[in-house]
Amino acid sequence: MTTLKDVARHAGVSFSTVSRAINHPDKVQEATRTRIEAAIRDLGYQPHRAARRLRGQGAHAQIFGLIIPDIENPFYSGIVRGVEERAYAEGYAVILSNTNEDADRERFYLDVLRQEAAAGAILPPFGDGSTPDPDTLPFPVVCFDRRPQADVFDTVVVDNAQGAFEAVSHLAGLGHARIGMIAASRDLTTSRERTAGYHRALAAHGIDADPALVRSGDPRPEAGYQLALDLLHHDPPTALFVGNNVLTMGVLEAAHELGVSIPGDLALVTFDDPPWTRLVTPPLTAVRQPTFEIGRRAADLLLARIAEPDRPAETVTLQTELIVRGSCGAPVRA
Amino acid sequence: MTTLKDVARHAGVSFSTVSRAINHPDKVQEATRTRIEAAIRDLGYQPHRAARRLRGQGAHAQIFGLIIPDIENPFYSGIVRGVEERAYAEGYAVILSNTNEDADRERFYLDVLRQEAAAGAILPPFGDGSTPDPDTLPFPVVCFDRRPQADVFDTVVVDNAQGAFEAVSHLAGLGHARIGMIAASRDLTTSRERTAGYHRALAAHGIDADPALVRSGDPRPEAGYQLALDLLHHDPPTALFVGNNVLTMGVLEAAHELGVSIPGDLALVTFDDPPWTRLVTPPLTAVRQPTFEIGRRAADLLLARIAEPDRPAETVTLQTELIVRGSCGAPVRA
DNA sequence: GTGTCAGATGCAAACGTTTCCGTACTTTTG
DNA sequence: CAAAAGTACGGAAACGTTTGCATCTGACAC
Repeated sequence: MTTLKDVARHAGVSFSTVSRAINHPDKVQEATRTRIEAAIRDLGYQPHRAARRLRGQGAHAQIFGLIIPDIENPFYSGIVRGVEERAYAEGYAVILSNTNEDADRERFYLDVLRQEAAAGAILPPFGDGSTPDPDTLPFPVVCFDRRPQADVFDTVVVDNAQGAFEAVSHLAGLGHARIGMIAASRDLTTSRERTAGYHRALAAHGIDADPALVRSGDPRPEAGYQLALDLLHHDPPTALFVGNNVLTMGVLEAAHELGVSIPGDLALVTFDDPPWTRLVTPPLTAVRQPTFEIGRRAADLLLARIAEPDRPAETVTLQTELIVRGSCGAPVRA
Repeated sequence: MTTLKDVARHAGVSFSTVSRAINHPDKVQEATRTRIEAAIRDLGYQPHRAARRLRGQGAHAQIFGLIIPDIENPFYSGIVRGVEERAYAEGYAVILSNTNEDADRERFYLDVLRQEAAAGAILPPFGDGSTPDPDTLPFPVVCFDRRPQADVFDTVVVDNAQGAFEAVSHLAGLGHARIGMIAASRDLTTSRERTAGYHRALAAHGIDADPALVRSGDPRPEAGYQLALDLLHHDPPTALFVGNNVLTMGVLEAAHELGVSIPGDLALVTFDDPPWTRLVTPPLTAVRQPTFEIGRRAADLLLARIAEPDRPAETVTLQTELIVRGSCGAPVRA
């Protein structure tokens, strides 16, 4: 390990001058500084972060914590990339945590982040909008995807209700009157908002909501499969809005198994637009969330708060985009 | 911040005794220890990692670095989960880096890992098998996916040649004689091995290799699309082996666009088995890599090396699995 | 020529740990 | 019962940094 002292000896100054040359370049003479800089290069000196952090009370590591439920869900992996991209541009590294929605794991990772003196964390609140207590956290936190209960957090969300509204309106506009929905668990804020958008769209088109056409369950493919089997088995809807990409995987399997043809027997629109929606037959009409942008903006908010800790909490709401492909049965423009 | 001293005061002992109680529990009397443990709980004390690291020369952070080219590629996200799972079980956190194969980014992340005193890193060598110089790295490195040039690294790979051999043999066994291949760039060790397996299988079935049926390019969907257009346009093969899931996305698009029916006009087998292979029509016959297991084993190797730095370098070779679905035109057992 | 002041640099304390060393006390042994 | 050996604990140094303060140098004004 080469330390400040080595550099100092090599440059013929005291080690505090070297420290100053690094941290307050204007406080040290031009000539001395260049000499020191040369020495630093020669010796390949790199400051010891642990020591630096130990001394400077408030000093934090150039690290963001990013806590996500499932790295294999394309929605989240897009976000990871957005966060990572922005963080890298500012010299930050990202500690990634995969929690499977497990509170213990989240606690573990928050502890690690605290101990490593991370600069901040980016995480989705739990399903019901609950979050770690902001007072016990030694760093700022930015929420995304789900809306936190407390309004003290910077937050990035998409306009779920509007996205769902557009999707279902599109189906209604194609003449469907029996439009079903398969939603994720009702206690996820996102799911609630999407369901609300669904109902609002039905109402806007003068369609009476039929509770028998709405199913909800855990966001796992198996749940989507079961719910779809159940829904399609008896007196099925003619159109279906599915609340996220994971459920859709199961729904497609169920439709295939039941010999339900899409869009002939069932028009389909899904929330989320993972890469494979274009590959299936027919390609899926989807409500695209700007995943990369969500991640990027979350990192932006975190950087802004680090720079200015007392700024008021900000909520960024991004818009979704309805991408019409074949599965809804609409004519697709060429 | 509650420090050792706070705990010491609270428990009525000196702070060195508290330190001992934590690090060498056997060196301190039962009674004292329980008193100290109570104090630790009461005050919610957590050791300051930076300070700890500063003192103990060789002490490293409970952190793994995981460097991957593309988090959105399901192959890699499976690996992330495997590494993360194992790391968590041992109390390690994971710093994730998305490099897009960019050497600068890799350097940046390796610097961060060094500065944060990471316990080790897990990374794929560059395409040609080159790696960071092991002598300059202050921690152990485990390679995966691609085979490193130097044989000093612990490594986890799959038997690419065998996987490709089985895939192509399967096609040959179905009676195909004109079997094409779309491979990733020739300078990736994985691509070379898969291509070798392809040729070995042709030879084993007495089929003359036709260079016109083999194309290679960057592992991006667009490349797969272009290569497939090119290959299928004139005098196409009757069967096709695609070297990875990213290329396959483009190939499917090209086939669709050209009106080539699968498996009728073209039998298809792909390397990699991302979640969507079951969703497309027909579902894809695929050479499954055990991604989660690759990650888990890589973490295993790293843990083993941390525990025993001088053990000889080990290479773990995992087997692939040919999963027969509809796209190869074989009868699928029910 | 002396006194004042600013700028450049060195010295030393402090950050929270771990660990070596010494001391006081307890137990064993002859 | 005294000496030796062992045990439990406290004191202090050290890890590599940052930073407040002291010191030194030289320039400038009187």
